[in-house]
Amino acid sequence: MRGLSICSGLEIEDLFHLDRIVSKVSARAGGAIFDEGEPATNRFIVTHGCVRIYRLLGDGRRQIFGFLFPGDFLGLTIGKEYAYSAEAVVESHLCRFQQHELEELVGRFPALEKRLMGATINELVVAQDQMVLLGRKSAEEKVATMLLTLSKRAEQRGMPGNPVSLPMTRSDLGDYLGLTTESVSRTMTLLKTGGLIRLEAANQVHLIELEKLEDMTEGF
Amino acid sequence: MRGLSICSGLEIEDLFHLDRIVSKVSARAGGAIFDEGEPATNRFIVTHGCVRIYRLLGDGRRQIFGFLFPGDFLGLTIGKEYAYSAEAVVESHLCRFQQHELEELVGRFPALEKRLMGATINELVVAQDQMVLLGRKSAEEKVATMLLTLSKRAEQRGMPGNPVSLPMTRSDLGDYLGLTTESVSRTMTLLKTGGLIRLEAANQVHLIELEKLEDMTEGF
DNA sequence: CGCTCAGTTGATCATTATCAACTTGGGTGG
DNA sequence: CCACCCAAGTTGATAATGATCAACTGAGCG
Repeated sequence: MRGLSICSGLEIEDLFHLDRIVSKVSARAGGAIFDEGEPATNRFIVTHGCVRIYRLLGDGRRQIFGFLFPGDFLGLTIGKEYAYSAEAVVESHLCRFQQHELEELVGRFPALEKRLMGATINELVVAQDQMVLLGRKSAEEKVATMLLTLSKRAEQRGMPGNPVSLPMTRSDLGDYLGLTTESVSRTMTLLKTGGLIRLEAANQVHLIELEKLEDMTEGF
Repeated sequence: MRGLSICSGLEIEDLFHLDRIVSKVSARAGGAIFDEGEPATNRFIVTHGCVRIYRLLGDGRRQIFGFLFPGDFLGLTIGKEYAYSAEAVVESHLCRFQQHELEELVGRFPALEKRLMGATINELVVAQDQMVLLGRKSAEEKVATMLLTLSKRAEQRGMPGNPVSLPMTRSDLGDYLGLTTESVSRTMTLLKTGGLIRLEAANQVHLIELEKLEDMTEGF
């Protein structure tokens, strides 16, 4: 879903059809977009802001699967229900499709199907990257990887990649990286002390030693 | 890719076409099927045995993304190269397609495209489950979850789900669960001592207290 | 002005990793 | 066919990483 503009590459007429089908929705910071288990009647594309997708365990432990930014697709599911919850990190805007309307559109424009398939496989690769991070990386490597990932994705959508902006809280980052809030904070301080990054503000990170950070993410 | 027989639901004539395209390959225990970074010219379906897919970090740390069993699809990729490596856990047999032949077939039988899409989304959901496990579960919860997952998947393909058979080593399981070999072993002993499981042999696990094990996986 | 929430830092604890020794079982060669 | 050998598994002792509990700081907002 990430790093992909689902609509790009479609013909004008396709977009025309899209336009008839789409409605716009917005969510304020912290607002729910949909919840795990809810009937999955809609699909979304983020147009502005930042969205976190996550699942909760029975006792409240949370794993965030990723953060979505403008251009990212949201809501594909295999069954009748969403397999995860989605919330706005900051005030966000999204395009919304009815699931059946999207299906119909896909029937009419096979190119869309290929595009959705590519997006999904891409999601899978991203998920695998995250499994490596969660299962085998140290706190320092996790944070370095996250910073570089967010930086690259910002650049991909034409935003500045350095400094990296972190609209989400430390607690969000912890639940994304398999760490606690405190560990994220400490690790940031560690990287700062080591001269690898500079913290303009808590959510504005300058990447100073890019090469060292990159080495860190590869496990050398 | 898991839990899915890509061919089921196809018409006889489709299968006929499949038959002309497919070749059979086998790999002995420990043998490579393909490596990360290699040109992704083939797609596979496991027909017999067990396959592990994984990625390595620069210093040799390994994260196993999953184990594939008969019926599971293998080798979908977004770019020109495999994004992970695949090895046989035990002597295994696979059907092999040329990537372009599969593409051609998909062009001819659109039902296949939907099926592949469903399989890929399913893979994504499985990957998300694994992220929850890796990021937020304790060693005991990880092992319990793994046992139940393997049990259910065995049943899905008509094999006995209890006792669970574990063709892979403790080290494989460790790299799958984000633990060390020793921790996997210790945790098994713990579950055994607690009366939740019984170890017939190291790779044959009887699930005794199913309900307690299931509670464990949900985070209560 | 002060309240609240996010973030940071400190002290201590717990879980899991690491290092090491020992056991077991399956396969092979004498 | 048996004995040995090696890989896999288990168990023990200790260490380290990150979690937990707690206090404090600072920025944004009513």
